[in-house]
Amino acid sequence: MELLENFKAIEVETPVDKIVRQIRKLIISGYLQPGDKLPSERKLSEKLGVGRTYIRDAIKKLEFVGILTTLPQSGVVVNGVDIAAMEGLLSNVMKIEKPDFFSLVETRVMMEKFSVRQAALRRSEVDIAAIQDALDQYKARVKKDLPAENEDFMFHLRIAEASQNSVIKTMMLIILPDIMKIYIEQKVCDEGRKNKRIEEHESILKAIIDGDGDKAEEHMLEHLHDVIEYSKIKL
Amino acid sequence: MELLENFKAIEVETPVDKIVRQIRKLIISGYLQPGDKLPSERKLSEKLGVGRTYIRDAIKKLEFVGILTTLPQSGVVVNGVDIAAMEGLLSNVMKIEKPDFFSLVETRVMMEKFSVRQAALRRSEVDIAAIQDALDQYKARVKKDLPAENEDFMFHLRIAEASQNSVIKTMMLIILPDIMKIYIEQKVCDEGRKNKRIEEHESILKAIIDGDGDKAEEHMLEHLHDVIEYSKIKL
DNA sequence: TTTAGTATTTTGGTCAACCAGTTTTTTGGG
DNA sequence: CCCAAAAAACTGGTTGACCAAAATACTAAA
Repeated sequence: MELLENFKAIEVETPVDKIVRQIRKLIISGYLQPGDKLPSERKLSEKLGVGRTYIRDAIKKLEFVGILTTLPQSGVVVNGVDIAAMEGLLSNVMKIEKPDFFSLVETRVMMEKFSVRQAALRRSEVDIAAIQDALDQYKARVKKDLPAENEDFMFHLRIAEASQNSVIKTMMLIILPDIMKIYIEQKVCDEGRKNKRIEEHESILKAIIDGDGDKAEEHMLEHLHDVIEYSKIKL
Repeated sequence: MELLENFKAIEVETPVDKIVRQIRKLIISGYLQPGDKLPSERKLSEKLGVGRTYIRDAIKKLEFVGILTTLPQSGVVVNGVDIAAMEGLLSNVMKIEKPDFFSLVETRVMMEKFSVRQAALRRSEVDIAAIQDALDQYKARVKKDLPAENEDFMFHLRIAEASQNSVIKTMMLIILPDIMKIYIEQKVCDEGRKNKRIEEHESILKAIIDGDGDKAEEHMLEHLHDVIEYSKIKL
């Protein structure tokens, strides 16, 4: 054992990270709502007593993970947690080798199976209400014949939340937008099956409420059946 | 349907993204090896005919995903794909809510089960050789009583590669370092069980070579047993 | 009073110069 | 010839000034 082994790496929080933390705090606390504009870079730099470069770097970091979006010559806005916000995060992380659609779907199925089973076993009343709410919004959009990808997305995300596994939730958040994007581009979803999809969502929710993990997984697989088949064709 | 609906968003590749792509190309092509130093920011900016700011931004992006590391006043080096390179990526992405260890392990078990089963069914001869190689390096380190976390990490990563699912591989790449970090800090791995771990690794590899998905999954669960138990205690 | 046009201010984007460490080269004493 | 110390060159870090586009305030005509 060398002497050097006794020294631990000193945690240095860079100025940028401090700023990142402050901005996040403002968002989490609700002081900054989705859609709000951040104060200008100059104002922030003056207020926080640091150079504008640090502010810009902090914004870039938050933009990279999808929390902020900068509009040139206009301002920086706070994103909501929806498809647009997270789109491409996986692509960013996976720049080296672009994900193929089959891998994407295969991974999704694995996660959804796990996620819905745990949700059935662990869900709280609040979770159920949140899923129900997402389902209602989805149904409302479909009835009006409006695009409902975002609402569909939220339904599955709420289930992941109900699984009480924060990592699974984050991974779903990363992977789902990339899949949805392909759905929309290639029109995988058959227009005529909208009502069938609603029924499937309802079956899944019912199984979760009943606490029936097996049933929940079964219904989820049924729900994902079309996508699985489609990904096999593309392969 | 409004008129505006007919217009698609125009894909604009920013100067920064172009530079990112070029640097990645140099790394993928093998011209830049792990450990190599990048040309200086000034040289790059001159060569590519863009301002140094763009170069710096591109480097920051690649640094964020763990491909590069900048040494202040010295240079920028290319990272290898190992723990140090990827450490904290998940933490970066998940800044909003820090992952708890239990979720981390639970997710890992789900992915490893899937990964090892697919590896057993889909592995090529090259994959087997790569896994065998990783195992040999692991054994060599253990025999010399050196820390072998990195080699352990590579063994599991090679299995994920053999599953032929690029998304799973990336997710393992994201999640494993965060788990390993906790292992090392808290000394989860019992020193005395090193030989047992080698045997387990060997069993897993054998099942993969035999193409026996059930056996492979079984051995993997056995291998992860200690960690699962530990994460329950911490809970 | 409304509104179209204009001037001003504010915004993020970009650049070039300078700073403080690191690395390499040069140098001079042994 | 060797090698330590000084000097030069080079590195990423930081700053402030300037740019063009966007947002705002203002003005004058209808």
